[in-house]
Amino acid sequence: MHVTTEDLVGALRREGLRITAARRAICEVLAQAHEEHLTAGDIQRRANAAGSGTIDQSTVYRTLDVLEALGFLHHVHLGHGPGVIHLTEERDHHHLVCERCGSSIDVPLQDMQEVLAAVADRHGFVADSVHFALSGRCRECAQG
Amino acid sequence: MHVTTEDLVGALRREGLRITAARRAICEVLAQAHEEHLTAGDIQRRANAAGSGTIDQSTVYRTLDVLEALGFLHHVHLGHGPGVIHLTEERDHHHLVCERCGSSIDVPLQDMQEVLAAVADRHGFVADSVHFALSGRCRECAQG
DNA sequence: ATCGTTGCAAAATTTTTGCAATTAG
DNA sequence: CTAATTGCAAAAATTTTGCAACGAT
Repeated sequence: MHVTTEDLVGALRREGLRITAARRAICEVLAQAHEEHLTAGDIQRRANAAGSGTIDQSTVYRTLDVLEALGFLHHVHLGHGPGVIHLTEERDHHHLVCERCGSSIDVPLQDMQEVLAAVADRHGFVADSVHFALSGRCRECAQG
Repeated sequence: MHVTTEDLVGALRREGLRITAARRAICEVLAQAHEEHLTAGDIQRRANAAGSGTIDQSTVYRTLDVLEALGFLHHVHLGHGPGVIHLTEERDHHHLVCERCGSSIDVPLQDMQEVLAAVADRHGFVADSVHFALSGRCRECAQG
């Protein structure tokens, strides 16, 4: 099941944080984003389009910071340009971004973990984060 | 053997590009950097410290662009903050950056390629780039 | 003598911060 | 009430761009 607005809002409440209209609107956008790769700007635009509000970018960033600290999301850099926000789902994933056509492939973290175990063995490094994408060539572009 | 100033300057010349004092100074800094992770700002500072010049940041970025296009270097994002420049060496490497202590481990690309072949098999994705680091926990921090 | 290149200044882009006013609890 | 939160405006941080002057070939 996906993370819902109430999951997020509830978590904020449980932390003793205040539930403001801005925070609720941002949580709603996030809950509805599912697999989308939203930037902070996207989130701001959607939150403001939904409500009547004039939620500021700084409020968006601050709210995202809180939710990231609580482990509900992380931001990923898929390439140049703004970072994108990702809800932490049960089946989290890594991103493979094609440096030629820009397409991005989601790889279940499990797959990567498996694959990266070899690195861990050699270097004791646990690649537990999805903060950065892996860049390279997708199937189509690799043939060109 | 390492890339030398003359390798870089020679390549520029061969491309019909002009060899200016700024470009030569930047090439010298790069050639001397070896394994260091220099930012554009570092490069500018060193180039200016070496010569008498007032090489502008824009000149640094433009020169780096040229050298990157020629395949002599690439820029890598190890985390937040400025990208770092890497000369393309024979034995290129990936970076594993610890998201806790910030240390970064160089992994021979060969090792990674081997490891990433599994991903390629599954997704047809060729991770031929070292543009982004892999983030996670280093041996010490993984134990904490 | 060209025209590629530079330095300067300014813009663009993304994210962060200080602060007074607002508001949830 | 009162401390957390917001919106605003400005700064910070990194990279890019327009343009007139300069200089490598």
